[in-house]
Amino acid sequence: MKKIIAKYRKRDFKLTPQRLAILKYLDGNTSHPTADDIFTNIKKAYPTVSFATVYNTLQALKEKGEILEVTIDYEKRHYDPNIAPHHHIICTECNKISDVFKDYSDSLMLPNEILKEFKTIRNHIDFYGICKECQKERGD
Amino acid sequence: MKKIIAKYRKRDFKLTPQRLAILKYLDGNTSHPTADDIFTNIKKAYPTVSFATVYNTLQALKEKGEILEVTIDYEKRHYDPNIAPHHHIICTECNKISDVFKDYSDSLMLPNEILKEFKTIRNHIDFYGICKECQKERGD
DNA sequence: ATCTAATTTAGAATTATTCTTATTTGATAA
DNA sequence: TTATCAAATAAGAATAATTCTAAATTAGAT
Ligand SMILES: [Mn+2]
Ligand SMILES: [Mn+2]
Ligand SMILES: [Zn+2]
Ligand SMILES: [Zn+2]
Repeated sequence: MKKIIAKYRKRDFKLTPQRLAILKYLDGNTSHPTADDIFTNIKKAYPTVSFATVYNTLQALKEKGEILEVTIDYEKRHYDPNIAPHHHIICTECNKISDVFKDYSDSLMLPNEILKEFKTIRNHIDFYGICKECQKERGD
Repeated sequence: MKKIIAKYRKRDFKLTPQRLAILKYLDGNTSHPTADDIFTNIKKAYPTVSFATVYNTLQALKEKGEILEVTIDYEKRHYDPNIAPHHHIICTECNKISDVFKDYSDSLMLPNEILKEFKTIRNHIDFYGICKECQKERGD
């Protein structure tokens, strides 16, 4: 908490109670929440908080490079406070998104026709699978 | 064209002129168009076509497994008539999406903690880079 | 304590997608 | 060929996520 405050004080980022609640909720969060998830959570402590604040804050954090948008769900945007490069595995039954920490870059040589056309920057893998809970429910 | 008609006649898929226009537009299309792209295009030949028809047709084709949704752009959904497994590379400047035909599955061994939790089904890689045209524009 | 630019808020606006319903039509079979 | 009818179309309303607006509040600097 103190650490979070110190970190953002330096960075032209005014710390309001609402923002602190968002930062606290995101800190170490591996659930890949949506704006609505965040809104619902901080509403408990700040019942008058508005959606605009959540979106504004996410926007600001994104611009500062403190969070990333996860492009997996075309219904809602998900946010990831873990900005270290990593991949995801999504359960096709319950849509849970889990982190995959492994760098595959060395194995991902692109075909020549692509190398001719693109200067590559990075890669992100979406694995799809069925999580343990959903396997149980299906009786696999 | 004849091929398309024959293919869908068999499959409980009524062939209307609008649908044929959509199918024709999608056939072999590697541009990963949005519903709006498709709408704009077929409007030329069918000025009274409605958005609902485009969405209905895409929905039907998706359910038949004839097209895939590309989960890359969180503003609009993109559609891909190429249902063969393949990956994508996206230009971070102009957002062009190109196909990458190469199977990396053998290299993509998941970490053990994930293997314990998930039964894996498939993988999809999003590469990010800068396309030739955009490199030129930036003077790289 | 004062000041000010940044932030918050409520609600309106926007945009992609889905839904509704009356009308039309493709495909089948008489 | 024509009648039939389930399925498809079209226009526009509804929905839902996100963005915008503008007035009021406030964090942090002086
Ligand atoms: Mn993650
Ligand atoms: Mn493709
Ligand atoms: Zn699951
Ligand atoms: Zn480009």
